[in-house]
Amino acid sequence: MPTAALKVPDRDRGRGRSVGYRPLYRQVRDLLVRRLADGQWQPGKSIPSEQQLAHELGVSQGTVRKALDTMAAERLLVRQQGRGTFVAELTEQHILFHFFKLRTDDDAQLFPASQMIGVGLWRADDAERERLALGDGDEVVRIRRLRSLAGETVILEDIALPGAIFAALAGCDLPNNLYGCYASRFGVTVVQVSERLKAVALDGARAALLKVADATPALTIDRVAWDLDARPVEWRVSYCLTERFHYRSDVR
Amino acid sequence: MPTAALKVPDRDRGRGRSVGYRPLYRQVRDLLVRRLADGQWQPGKSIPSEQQLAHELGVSQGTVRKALDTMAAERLLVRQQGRGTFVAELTEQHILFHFFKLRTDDDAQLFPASQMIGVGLWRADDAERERLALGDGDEVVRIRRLRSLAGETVILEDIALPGAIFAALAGCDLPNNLYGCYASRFGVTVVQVSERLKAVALDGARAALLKVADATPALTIDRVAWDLDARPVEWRVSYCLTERFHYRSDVR
DNA sequence: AAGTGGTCTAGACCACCGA
DNA sequence: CGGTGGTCTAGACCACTTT
Repeated sequence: MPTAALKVPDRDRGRGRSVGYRPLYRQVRDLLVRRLADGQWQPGKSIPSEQQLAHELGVSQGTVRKALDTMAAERLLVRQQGRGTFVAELTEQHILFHFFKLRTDDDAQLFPASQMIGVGLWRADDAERERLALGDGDEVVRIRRLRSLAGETVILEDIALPGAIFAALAGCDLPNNLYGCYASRFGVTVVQVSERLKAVALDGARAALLKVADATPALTIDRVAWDLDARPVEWRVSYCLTERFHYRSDVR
Repeated sequence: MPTAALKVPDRDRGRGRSVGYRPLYRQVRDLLVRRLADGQWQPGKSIPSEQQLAHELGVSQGTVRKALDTMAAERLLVRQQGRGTFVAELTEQHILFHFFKLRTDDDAQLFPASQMIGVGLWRADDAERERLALGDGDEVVRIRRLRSLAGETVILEDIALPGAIFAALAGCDLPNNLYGCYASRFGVTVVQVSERLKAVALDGARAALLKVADATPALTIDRVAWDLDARPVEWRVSYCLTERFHYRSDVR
């Protein structure tokens, strides 16, 4: 039997003090998130049952349940009645529904196709260092690609990744689903993104790549993505033509 | 003592059948949502304690707790340890944080000021009937206003409301916080909005109202809002200048 | 001190899945 | 059928707010 990481005298569990008080289920949750971040539990695989975890950690099943429920709410886990609890996967389907918000104007959600323009390893510029929390002289992998929806080329993407993690990407073919690739090849799970949207007039170079007139209006999506350890792992700026597509945002 | 709405033979509560099975806490939640929608519980006011509700409804406190927790997650209620449970309010603060997503480029969230251009009651056009689920010949209240952030006029808004509910709005002064007004004067609580964003070139008339050049790029936010009963209660299109502001979207 | 919501436990039973 | 997660209960104790 594994060591019982949480088997501590009852009254010490919550530290007994008001400041820094962390409920037991929270401690359990944090411990289990560690297992995800460390790769002890692989995406798509099932994790031990509530009973097993409760016994292993020396807490009640109800406490484990609450920890697992919060993780399911954070979409780190997927629970299936009768089957078990599974580590969430960043499949194309998942990405499509949660991170890719462009739809056709009749509300269809389509898989975007990608056409690579370039990829390489470079010294990070000021903006990249700021967005990715890098230091002086650090390198980034830069990716530029075009994406199309319903056969129409409507997105130009400039992506920057920390070289320290992703340098190996610079010299190889890249899949359409980058987040799935980050997870499977680098153990980096994107769990949160923050986007800033603006309307701009396309400059000549970008308009040419998208084969539209200079100064055509475009929607820019400036996105930073963070992983399980809250590290910024990707900075991406997308230039989108929204004549026949829109960015969907549902609140609540 | 009020009639015990849920005091039914134990085995009938879940209907006993697999199809249409609704957990007890779900039934409690739906019953309590009814009280909100009917105005029995007013925004900002406290509701009875878990113990009281459990006794009144003939279920355990744990079941009431789960119902209240889900409602808090839906942001219909606000729970405060030691104080009680309160009906959520659509205060300016609340709106600002949850429905108004424009920020300055240094990430400050500012209260927008509003300047009314016009308001009136009209027969709904095709687009309005479709967005607001109205019938032939139904009327709408149309509102047009300019809004400014940090002293700069950057938003032009066209709003349409079902006349059947909001006709009284047509002849009076309108507050800056419309959603709060819908709640306090019409008992309409907006709980969900869906937005479609596009980048467009402003037409001459709208550019003139915003005092910018013809064909200036603008971010359009096409929003439909629904109330507690899932009725569409507002259609709003905002034209935003995003030179010094952006639309913020955080996922997860 | 009294009352509220928050945590934790233990146990029973239900719905669902797969073998 | 056994095992999983999901619901429901009852009771104890904790943290927080108000009186």
